[in-house]
Amino acid sequence: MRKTFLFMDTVFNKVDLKGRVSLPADYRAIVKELGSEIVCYRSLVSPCIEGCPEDLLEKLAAEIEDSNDFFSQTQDDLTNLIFGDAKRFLFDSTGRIVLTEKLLKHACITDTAVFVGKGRKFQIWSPENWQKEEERIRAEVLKKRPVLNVRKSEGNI
Amino acid sequence: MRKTFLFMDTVFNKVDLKGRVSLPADYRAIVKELGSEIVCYRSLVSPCIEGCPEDLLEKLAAEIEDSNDFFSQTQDDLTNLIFGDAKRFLFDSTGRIVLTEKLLKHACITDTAVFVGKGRKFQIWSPENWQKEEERIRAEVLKKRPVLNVRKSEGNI
DNA sequence: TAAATTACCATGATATACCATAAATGTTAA
DNA sequence: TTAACATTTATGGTATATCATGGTAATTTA
Repeated sequence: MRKTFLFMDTVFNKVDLKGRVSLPADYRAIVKELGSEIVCYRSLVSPCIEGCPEDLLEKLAAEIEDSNDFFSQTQDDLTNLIFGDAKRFLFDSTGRIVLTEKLLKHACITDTAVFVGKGRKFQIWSPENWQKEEERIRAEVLKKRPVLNVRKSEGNI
Repeated sequence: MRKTFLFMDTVFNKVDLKGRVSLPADYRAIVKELGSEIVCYRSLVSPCIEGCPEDLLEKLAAEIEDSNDFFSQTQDDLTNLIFGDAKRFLFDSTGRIVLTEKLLKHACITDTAVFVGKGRKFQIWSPENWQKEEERIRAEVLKKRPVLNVRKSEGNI
């Protein structure tokens, strides 16, 4: 039994005509060990799909509930967007899910999906968009590197 | 049971055609005692591979999650870059991992890998690049000796 | 009943686990 | 201190299991 449950790495998988695609084996292992299910929704800010175990959305809901932002219009709008869009995806015995037309279109995915680990979540991109995005991020992060201190006492990663 | 878990020393190991390489025995002992796994990723600033126990990334994910910044752009970029590049490496019964083509290429490693301890993390270099890097570091440190401050140099990526 | 969705089977490619040997290191006894 | 032995470590080779993916059957839904 593993101690940590982090989505990592970048994996290219085929998408067939029905929108069927293999979830990377590592991702499946995590979801299974968590005893959870995959939830996917359109990213609010990027042309990609976001996915995470259902647990995480549960946590998000709880946090918003507990925060003093309970009546914040912004939070309200955001949760509406996410929970209104999110959908559970069960994978079959061979480890595949079937992505919906809506999601595929939002991410401009046709025949190849790029799974990108983000720790607690992951994203699904088209190869073209992911390439652009990766370049943008690398440039951006290098520019900001000196202030990437997550927490001063722990040092950087 | 040891109290501290620090990667140290410099070790030269063979890399075979499949990218297979022995993790130094000392490193394996640490990972085992932590009950963790090795995670490797391309250094952001040097032509080398960086590695650390998965725990360290877990800590980062937890901090990001607790920061109540679910929708922050910077957090988003940072997690994409780190977790998108990082990958778990399990070692087999003889203590070897299989490095990916992407990592080997980034570090210009062909048939020999140099493991360099860095405390909580370690790096993997090609012999040629490591030689240059070591010379550079020695020169740099000598130059700055009068104002050397250990705390500042802790834990960069 | 037709269309669409979901579950199951087959296969080649790839990655992983295992075995054997060689080298290095450490230990013990003379 | 040295020599003989035992243990750990590194590395080459190979069998095995896993994974991604195309195809088809079963099931649901309209």
